[in-house]
Amino acid sequence: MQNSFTEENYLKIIHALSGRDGVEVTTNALAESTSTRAASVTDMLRKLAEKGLIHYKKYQGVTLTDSGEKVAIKVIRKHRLWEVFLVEKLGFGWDEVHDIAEELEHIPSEVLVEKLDAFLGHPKFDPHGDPIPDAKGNLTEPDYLILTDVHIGEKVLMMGVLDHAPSFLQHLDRSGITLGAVLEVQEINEYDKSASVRINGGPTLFISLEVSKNLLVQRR
Amino acid sequence: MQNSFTEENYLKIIHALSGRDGVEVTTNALAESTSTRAASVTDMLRKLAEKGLIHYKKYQGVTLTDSGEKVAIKVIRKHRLWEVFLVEKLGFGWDEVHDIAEELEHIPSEVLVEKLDAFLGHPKFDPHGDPIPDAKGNLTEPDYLILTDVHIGEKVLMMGVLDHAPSFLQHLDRSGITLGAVLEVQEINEYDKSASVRINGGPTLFISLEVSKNLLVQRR
DNA sequence: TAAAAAATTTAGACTAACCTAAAAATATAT
DNA sequence: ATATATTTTTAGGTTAGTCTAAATTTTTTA
Repeated sequence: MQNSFTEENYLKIIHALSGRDGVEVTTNALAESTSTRAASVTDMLRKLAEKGLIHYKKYQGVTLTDSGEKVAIKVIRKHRLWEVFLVEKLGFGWDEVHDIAEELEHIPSEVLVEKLDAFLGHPKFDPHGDPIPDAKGNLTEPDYLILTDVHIGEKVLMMGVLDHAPSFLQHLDRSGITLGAVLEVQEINEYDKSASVRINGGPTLFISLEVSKNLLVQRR
Repeated sequence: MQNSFTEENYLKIIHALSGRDGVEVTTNALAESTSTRAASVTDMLRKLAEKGLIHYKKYQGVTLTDSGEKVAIKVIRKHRLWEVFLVEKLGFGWDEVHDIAEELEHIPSEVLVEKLDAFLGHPKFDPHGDPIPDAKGNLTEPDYLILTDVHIGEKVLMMGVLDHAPSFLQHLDRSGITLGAVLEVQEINEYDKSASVRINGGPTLFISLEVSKNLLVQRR
């Protein structure tokens, strides 16, 4: 049986909200994320539970079943592959691709996804540094640090972002912070936790805590 | 205002069925093409007429308004560009792309279409030889001949197909008849109008009337 | 040209996905 | 631990796009 556009979105969002530890997702959180009302979420949860895609006990929140997880990961795979296509092949900025990929991710053809994957050279990460699940549905989250966890004097590699908002990504563009950039934390302001960070051995930038909290990095 | 997936499909089909002379399309023809019942078509026609996308008088069939034509041509442009992408970039066969393009054609981003067009090198024809409307919405149907109109002894270029069914396209593949092939009509059987056709100066093939009627060709 | 046939529309109903308002269950705080 | 607040579900309703059956209009045919 085929899942609808809307069902796929719910599964994808439940996956995102339940995190790697598979914690229960609340009705209100889903209402927020889907921009619908809690009552509508309840309706959909009943339906997804009937289809065996989620574990759902009234008032107790939901988690994905194995079969729901499979569907969610397929959607995520498609989303991230299309984002690579849009950035690498069509020349979109990383701040422009989310909404379009949100549509493309629901195009239902297995062979399309696999041919796209091959065309793109089997990329492992999307333009925001998020890992792309493989064709078998394996998704391994690399354990990056958040820039706030980096000590003064350390040099780290910029590997991804937590916030995907265009405004945030554009801010990074203006700062010259791209994936793969080398960030050297030079100073951390005790008062507001803002940091001085040297980018690629070049200019030094002041980075607010708000920004630091959304940068995923890796020790070299 | 945004047109729905379904509305776009109706407009595209009305465009196709009303031909280049803009003849009225009947309710039953639309029911057939959309795989719905006539009553459902009537409902949709009322809606499209209210939106100013079609000219509709009860019992009199429909034609597209200028604004409906614009929408239809945009959808056709997207459909054909995506088909080029699927064949040229992803390596699909021309018999495999129709259904996938049917989904992709409804992805709603102007800039996506224009970037895709540029990426593909502004192609003028899709993998079946159908002309691709330009960004301004100009669609010029080249006036090809049908192979049945070609006289014995003439050499023509294979330029397109009328039937897009996978089974027909696969039959052409097996016969070595591809876009751009040179077809030389050697004989026409009086009885059943089947023809002997030499392909690219090589092997000679027997082609049934059913096939001839669906081959678009051009004198050299 | 009137009767029969075919095409089209109307009437009334269904499903998916949403809504609001009210009821019920759970969580929080005094 | 009970009252209050919050969260979630239920009840009943809406819209888009579909359906069947019946009514109406147009076309065909005798």
